[in-house]
Amino acid sequence: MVRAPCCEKMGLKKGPWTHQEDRILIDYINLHGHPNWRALPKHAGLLRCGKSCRLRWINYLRPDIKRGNFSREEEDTIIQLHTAMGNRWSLIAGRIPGRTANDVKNYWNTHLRSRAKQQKKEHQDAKSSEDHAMVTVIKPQPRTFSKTLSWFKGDNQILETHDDRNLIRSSTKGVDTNYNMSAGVISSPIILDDSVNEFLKELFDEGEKSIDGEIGWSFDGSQIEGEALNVVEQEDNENSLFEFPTDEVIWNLLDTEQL
DNA sequence: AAAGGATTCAACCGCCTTAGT
DNA sequence: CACTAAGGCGGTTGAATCCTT
Repeated sequence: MVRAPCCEKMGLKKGPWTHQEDRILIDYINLHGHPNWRALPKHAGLLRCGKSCRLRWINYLRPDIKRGNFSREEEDTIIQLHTAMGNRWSLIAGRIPGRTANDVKNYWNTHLRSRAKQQKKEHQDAKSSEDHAMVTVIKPQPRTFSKTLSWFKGDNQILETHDDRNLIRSSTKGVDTNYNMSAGVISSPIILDDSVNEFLKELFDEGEKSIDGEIGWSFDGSQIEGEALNVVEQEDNENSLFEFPTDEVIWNLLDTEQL
């Protein structure tokens, strides 16, 4: 079944917003808030779809939006967070007051991507000149597990861990499950970059482990609490397979560290 | 001054998730 | 549990602007 379009496009305006439209949207939201984006344009008298109004408000009209160039601090924050999280722009933007996900994404694509790449290369060069001994690293690959495995069944089933370093916890579709990531069991050992850990530690307080959806991090130097497990879950009808997207996070960290 | 290539960023698109029924 | 509506997100586009020749 083909899903109906999110809004009726016929007769609705697209393209750049005029000052008058902005004014109407701002006034309406200041007066009524935005409990229902889809109904908003009709009530406000705008010939726009709800999504367009939402985007305009979130990315441009909100009073707390910061304009102007990104500071060096903001740049560094973006680069560090991107190293840890990948293209999770809304999460990254959430840690940078006044910046929107769209801003961060655009800024990354136009300014930071190349800089991050260059920094990474410099880091790698410095590292390789320090270390004469060759270290072979077997990169962790995504693993596929069947939900029919005994350890996956049931609520709040927690695996014994051989090594707390390698415990990853996530909540998947209401099932709070810990996945043992010990080297011999599921995946390669997680090696955390201390600088990344320290940096993230400052950005996420304890309470945030349970907010932002189920997204959270642990910084006791021994655990990653994975938001990522929910990201790439793949299911098929018969086998209910899924992959461990945590490997992506781990891989990013390993890659940064260039062991 | 003009042409055209490069860059920027607002806006759109389509997919995914969540909440409600 | 299935279905639908709505919100939210990341990827992409294209017009406007800037820069170089």
